[in-house]
Amino acid sequence: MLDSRMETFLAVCRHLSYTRAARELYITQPAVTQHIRFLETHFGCRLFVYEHRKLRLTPEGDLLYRYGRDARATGELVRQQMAALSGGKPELRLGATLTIGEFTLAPVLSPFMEAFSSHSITLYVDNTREMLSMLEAGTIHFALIEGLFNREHYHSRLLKMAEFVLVVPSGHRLLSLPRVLLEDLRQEQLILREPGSGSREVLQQALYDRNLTLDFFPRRMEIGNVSLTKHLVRCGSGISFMYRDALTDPDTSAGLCVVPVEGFSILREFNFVHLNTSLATEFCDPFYRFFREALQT
Amino acid sequence: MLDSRMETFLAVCRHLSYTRAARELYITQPAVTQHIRFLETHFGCRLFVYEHRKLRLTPEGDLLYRYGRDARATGELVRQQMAALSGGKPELRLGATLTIGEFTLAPVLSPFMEAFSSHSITLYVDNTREMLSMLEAGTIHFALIEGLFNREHYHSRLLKMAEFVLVVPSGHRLLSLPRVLLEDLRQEQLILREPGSGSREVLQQALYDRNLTLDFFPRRMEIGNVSLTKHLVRCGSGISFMYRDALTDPDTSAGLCVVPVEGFSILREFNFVHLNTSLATEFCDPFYRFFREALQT
DNA sequence: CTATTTCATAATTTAAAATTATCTATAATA
DNA sequence: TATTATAGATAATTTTAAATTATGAAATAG
Repeated sequence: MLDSRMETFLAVCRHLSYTRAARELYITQPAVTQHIRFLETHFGCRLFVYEHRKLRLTPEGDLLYRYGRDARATGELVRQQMAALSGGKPELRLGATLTIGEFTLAPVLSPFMEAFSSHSITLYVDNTREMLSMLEAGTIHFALIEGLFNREHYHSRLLKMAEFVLVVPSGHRLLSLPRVLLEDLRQEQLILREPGSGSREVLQQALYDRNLTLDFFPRRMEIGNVSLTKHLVRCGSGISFMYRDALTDPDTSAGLCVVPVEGFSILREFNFVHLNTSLATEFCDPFYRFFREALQT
Repeated sequence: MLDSRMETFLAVCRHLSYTRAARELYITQPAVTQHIRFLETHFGCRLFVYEHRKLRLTPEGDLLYRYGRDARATGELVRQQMAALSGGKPELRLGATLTIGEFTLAPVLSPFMEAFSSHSITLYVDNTREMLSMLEAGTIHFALIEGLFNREHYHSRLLKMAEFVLVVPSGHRLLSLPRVLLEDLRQEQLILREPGSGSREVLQQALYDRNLTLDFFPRRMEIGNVSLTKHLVRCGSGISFMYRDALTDPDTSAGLCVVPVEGFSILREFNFVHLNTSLATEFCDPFYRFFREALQT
């Protein structure tokens, strides 16, 4: 159970604004000022500097922030475990990024719910950025993540390696080429995910590694949903990149072909991620083992 | 930073008494009652049961206690790291049990202080029980422990294996025997450590494993200091058991001989122990690596 | 059976914390 | 350059929370 002034501090860190933190906590701005002042006196150092109308964490503040986030999440976990002890069903809240949630997880989800039927399970599906902020807020216990994230701040374990591949409609001209180079895709209509999506960043990073940017493709359109993207590719509206896992369901993958692009193979990790605290590690361990085995196929 | 009502809760757990917790915290007993009541409402469960004039933790209370101790220690660690960031010397407080502190540590202590000269170092030497309570209170960051402890509640890593041996003065009759059995020691004056000492428990446990108790030795005396024990053995006042490490210093070990006792060899672990939190693990890691290497000889 | 100890409860006082109102500094805008 | 808007600091006041005092009930020890 975190001191209430620490809760205020965490809110200010999230918003980098006293005023907005106050709004979130339903208190007034001077109350926030007092809380921060108290902590600064308590720890004997400044936590924020306010200059050029911008609030910035000091190194000390940053350390306190990282501690506070973990302490808060740990406290939440304990609270739930106590509730579980007192007779209530233990809660399990997990998150998954879009491809994993929609495709990778589909075949293992019902065995999972069965294996942990003693828990009350909630699954959130959203992009990588949202997963990380839900972890920090204690909204979810762990996340299955396909995108890149700052490894220092989280505890992550490899679930599986996943291929990121080019998808075209069957009968597409690229399929008749003996070999396909990146250059051959240039004039195609490319369908890609929205900014903030892990899949988009994977493609961006792969291009960046070859000294390219998305501008390499002059014809682009953005679609924030993988199933819709598949539909559009099937209709001949463009080509796209996605994880091979998104193509395992035969019903929705008919009429789609994977084309290997020479010198442009992309292999990414799917990770099991949670906060780097011993309690979280202990709590998440059985779930990790389940997914690790189930996805090993 | 722990909520103040949690601090009260921890004090009540330590004393198992509202009244004494109140005294420790310099508040009145009804204030303690209010704090506990608040927590019980907050978590939706009872934390203590009071019956037969005894206070007892409920299972929920016990869970909260284990969490709270760790949270408190972690908070303290963060506070110190922040102080270190703000320019102060980082503090390092460690503990060692008596044999380790007095003998095992002696040859590596000055290299240790040199290696971590950027830290302000404090070393406490006391028995195992005290080490554990200092860990829980956050007084020390880690301890080098020779005795037995509850492994569930702490994170421990092996430093070295240590032999527990019989020591007699040179020229003692046992030295002339071709082989020495436990039975041969029976009539000797045995010098042993005080209750609560890890060394005493080692001997007790070894006897217990052979269906014996300390009463096997009718002539016993208790000395709470290893150097003094060595002196007494040298003077022929008795024989004793101690870790071989206590005999490495040639100055104070002259005139003492180790006698192997058939079927009574005792091998014990020296462990590096700290609280089971990720922050503590991270913080202690360089120190562990130092001792592990230094004591490997 | 009485005295003593320990926690619970209620009423009162005290202290802490939040709010309102105001001020200052900075940057964007006219 | 003057003006306005925004964000945070400060001070005084009000409100809320928390601590204390005083007392009561239960249980054990003498």
